[in-house]
Amino acid sequence: MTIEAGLKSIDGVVPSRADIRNRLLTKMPISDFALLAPHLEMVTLKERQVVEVPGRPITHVYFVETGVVSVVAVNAEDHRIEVGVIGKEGMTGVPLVFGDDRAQHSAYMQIGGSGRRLPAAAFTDALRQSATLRALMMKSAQAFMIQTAHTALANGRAKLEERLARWLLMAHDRLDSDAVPLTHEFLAVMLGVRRAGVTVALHSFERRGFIAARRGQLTLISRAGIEQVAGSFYGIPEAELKRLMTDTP
Amino acid sequence: MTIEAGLKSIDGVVPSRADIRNRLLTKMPISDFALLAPHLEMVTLKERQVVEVPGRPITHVYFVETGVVSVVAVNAEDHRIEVGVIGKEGMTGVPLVFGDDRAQHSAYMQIGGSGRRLPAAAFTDALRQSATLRALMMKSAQAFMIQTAHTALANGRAKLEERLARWLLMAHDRLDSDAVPLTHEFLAVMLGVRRAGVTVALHSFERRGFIAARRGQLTLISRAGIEQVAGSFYGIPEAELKRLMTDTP
DNA sequence: CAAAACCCGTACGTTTCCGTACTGAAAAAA
DNA sequence: TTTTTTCAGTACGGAAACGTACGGGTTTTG
Repeated sequence: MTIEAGLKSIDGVVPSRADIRNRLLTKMPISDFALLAPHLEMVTLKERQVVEVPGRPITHVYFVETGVVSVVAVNAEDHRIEVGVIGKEGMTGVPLVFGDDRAQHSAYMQIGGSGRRLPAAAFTDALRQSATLRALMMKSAQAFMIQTAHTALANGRAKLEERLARWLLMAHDRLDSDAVPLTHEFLAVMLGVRRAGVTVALHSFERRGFIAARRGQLTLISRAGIEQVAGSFYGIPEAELKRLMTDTP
Repeated sequence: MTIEAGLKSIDGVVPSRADIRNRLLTKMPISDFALLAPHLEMVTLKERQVVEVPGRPITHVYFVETGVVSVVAVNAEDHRIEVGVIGKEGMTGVPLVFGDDRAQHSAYMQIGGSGRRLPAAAFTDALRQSATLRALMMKSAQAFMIQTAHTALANGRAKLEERLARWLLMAHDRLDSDAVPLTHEFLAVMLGVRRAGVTVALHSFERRGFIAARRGQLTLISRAGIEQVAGSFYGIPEAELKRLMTDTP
């Protein structure tokens, strides 16, 4: 590990800050970035790539730059549902921020992309050393918590169309294009509904001119339309993320 | 404030540790307890008493001793659903642990009781001073987060009966008796379902001999029966709470 | 003690979504 | 290219839960 760290410290391997696109890495004080940088590793994140397994130790923290991670809660009878998504605004490995070393949920790339990762140990070391880093990571964790709470709200109160619209907006926020490369099947798994139900809902969106669909991909045409469908089930976590990442020290 | 703190420091007002029933207060190192004790105030928590209002600054942290707090997420269109409950195992004011001063959700006493509270400022002061206190509070926060995630799972995948059973078990865990003093109406609000739906489900439980019901109150007769109804939707947050509060420093 | 408010039992038509399954078309593998 | 696999479209009966509402009993209020 010290050897690796040494290697990564060679010029050109330690990432320059200008290349970074993850919002947490760009937002943190330079001193904190310097703490992490020697251990950061650029990684390609292929779709379906698993980053966390429930109950198992977290090996790496992933700072997503492109693509979307799905965090999925699973229970003993294998019921599962997505409790949050992570993109360039966030990171995986939230339990590490709380001093835990195990993953609670299943986490995997729902939409492929890339990011920077560092070993869990290096991350917790850095946390121990920097109060400002801790503060930022806790804000990020809180933002994720808010997202989870509103997922619970949507799951309990919103209709399929509203939930689907909400998901599309959250994905869109985290992508650089209007194209969402996903099958109905995977959308259905995340929302915990039938695949056929997603198909029908997407047709409705398409008929209304909100999206265009082709096999394995759908494209947002009218974000405003989708927002109208999602109604108040979308927005609060996003506004809170902004607030948490903007104000104060 | 300094005057109040002074008054509370008079012998007999600073709570003796033996009287404390909140699990966090009893579990923390004596040094941390000493940090909080001068500011702790014994309070009666009447049912429906509001402890947090979404968007508003958190005034006090409540360490619940008896009774149950409902934490309810609300959106712009006033859709609402419970995202977690807090009893003697926990505390309110989680955002303070993360360095935020505002309440995300609505929080109020669902079942009346009592607890200890201290002003938010005193709490954050103590947090700043003690790393062990921070560690404990973060574990508590994480436990709550896990609960919220599994609420999202239950909301999306479980049937009304399963969700109701889950709720009763969570309430039972936090009460000292088998009696749950609640109307169908309030159970319905928390689960985000019809009052009539709760009535029918409770009848089913009663017919099977799992509970006894009277106006405004129901009594658990067969916890095992209720557990069987809840299935795997109950248990993980409880096991994780135990794990988080048991192991390590 | 009467009036009002609250709580629960029950009902009915309706909406939403499920489980299941078959099909053809498109893409990937052989 | 041919075969296999994956994906989307569609359908149907049924379960679950909804919105609404009425009535009767209990508790609280005036």
